[in-house]
Amino acid sequence: MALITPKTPPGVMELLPRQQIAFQTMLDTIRRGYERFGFVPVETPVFESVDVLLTKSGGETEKQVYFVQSTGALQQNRKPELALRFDLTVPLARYVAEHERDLAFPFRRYQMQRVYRGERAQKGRFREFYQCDIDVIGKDSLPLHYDAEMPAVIAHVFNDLKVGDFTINLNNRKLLLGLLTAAGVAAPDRQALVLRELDKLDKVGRDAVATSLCEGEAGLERDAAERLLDQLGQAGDTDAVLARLRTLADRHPEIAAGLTELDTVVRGLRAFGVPEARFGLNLTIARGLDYYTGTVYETFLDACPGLGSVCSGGRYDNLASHYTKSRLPGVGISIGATRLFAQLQEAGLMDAAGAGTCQVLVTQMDPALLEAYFQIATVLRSAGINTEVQLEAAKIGRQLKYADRAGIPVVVLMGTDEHARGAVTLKHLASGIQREVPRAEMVAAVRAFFD
RNA sequence: GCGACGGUAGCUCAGCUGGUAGAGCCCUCGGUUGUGGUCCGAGUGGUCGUGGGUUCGAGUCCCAUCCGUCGCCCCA
Repeated sequence: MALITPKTPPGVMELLPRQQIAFQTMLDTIRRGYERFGFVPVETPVFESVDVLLTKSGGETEKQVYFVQSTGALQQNRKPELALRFDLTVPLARYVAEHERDLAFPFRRYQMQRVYRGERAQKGRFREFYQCDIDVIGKDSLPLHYDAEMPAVIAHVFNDLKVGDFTINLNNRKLLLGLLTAAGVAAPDRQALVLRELDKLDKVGRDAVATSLCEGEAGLERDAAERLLDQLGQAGDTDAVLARLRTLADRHPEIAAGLTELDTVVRGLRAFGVPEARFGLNLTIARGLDYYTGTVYETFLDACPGLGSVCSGGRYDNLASHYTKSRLPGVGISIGATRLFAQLQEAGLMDAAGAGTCQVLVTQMDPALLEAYFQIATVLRSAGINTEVQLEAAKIGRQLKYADRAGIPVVVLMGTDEHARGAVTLKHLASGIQREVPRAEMVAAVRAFFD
């Protein structure tokens, strides 16, 4: 019989146990951070009805959706009724609309689950990946201070993750669209076009962007393009940028509105204690965030600038307008945990050789002593030490090899000699240190290895 | 959907101008009785992505096709 090549489909992240443990540790860190700020957990099903999922579908969205088809429906040639979620925001909207009467508002939820996108897998771009979202949903209104809280949470979490320096980029769509409109780019599709070009600033440079703005479909005049680049491309000290932008406030009401919002967010961020070096204004981030209506965020790792955003989000005026007549404004942010983890591993920022979950292996030297081994394991477990007993008789070399492979740092060895003396031999694999101790002192001796 | 590059052992790859396949790693076993990792020795493992063509002969050249990687597009 021909064997089928065992191979994961492209664009997924599947890990060996040690890496899985490291990944779970990362998720735990994120979860702890979210809970520290008082967010409550929610999970939603991996698929939703097509109706729910494709409400805001532009053509691109639909192309990236995996449809779920039961065999029966397939045979009857029916259209799929279900599809896999491509983010956690749409399910959240449905969730909030559905359970509106049972929730406390402002509703602060976190959600850490996998999402699915049918796009070509690339470096840092997965077809199945984890998103770790927080959102705050208000009823009728939601103060801007929540916009300032989001980056505060992110700064806290990324700090705990120990991923090195990072920068939370802030922008505001009102400001951005106001500037574009004032510059003569008023039509939404032209705005989108211009934003897409502006996003390439870092990659292709200012001149190339200016050229494509003039010669491409955007069709700007050269000096208009240059002016726009001057306005949007400025970087540096947050207050200085804000001050420069304020001189443009009277050109369009949206500019003034956006600036007021940004101002509030920046002040809030500082009050939350986010260091100045961890955030900055960046008027060119806007791509792919087109359903946001105010504040937008994108976070980059300083060590991996090419990676793209590892955490993005923003403010939306009315989250669930497709599902309820209630007005539910929100603000949220999402960490792309799979991308983040994969990148950290590649960059060697992750201690990949992390320990396993099991701390001690009780070996089986003499099958006649099996019950004594069980008792030893029970004593260790009662002391809170993760312990495995070797149940299969095997040469001792094999058992040690197993412990080494499985990442179990300490083994208990007890043959008839030790047993007769009421003792066990403990061995710490990494150091090779081995010592015999009375069974009464075993727990303390094991703990000593971990210190 | 477009473009570039690539498919040889489980993994990473070598194989020069065509003469019927190799290394390292991994894995298994051994190096005597109760010691892994290190070291030494041995072994398993490939119809060279697939289908055609050129040739006495193709991993090697040509065509097609599939798959993959990277980039573009797009990215909630």
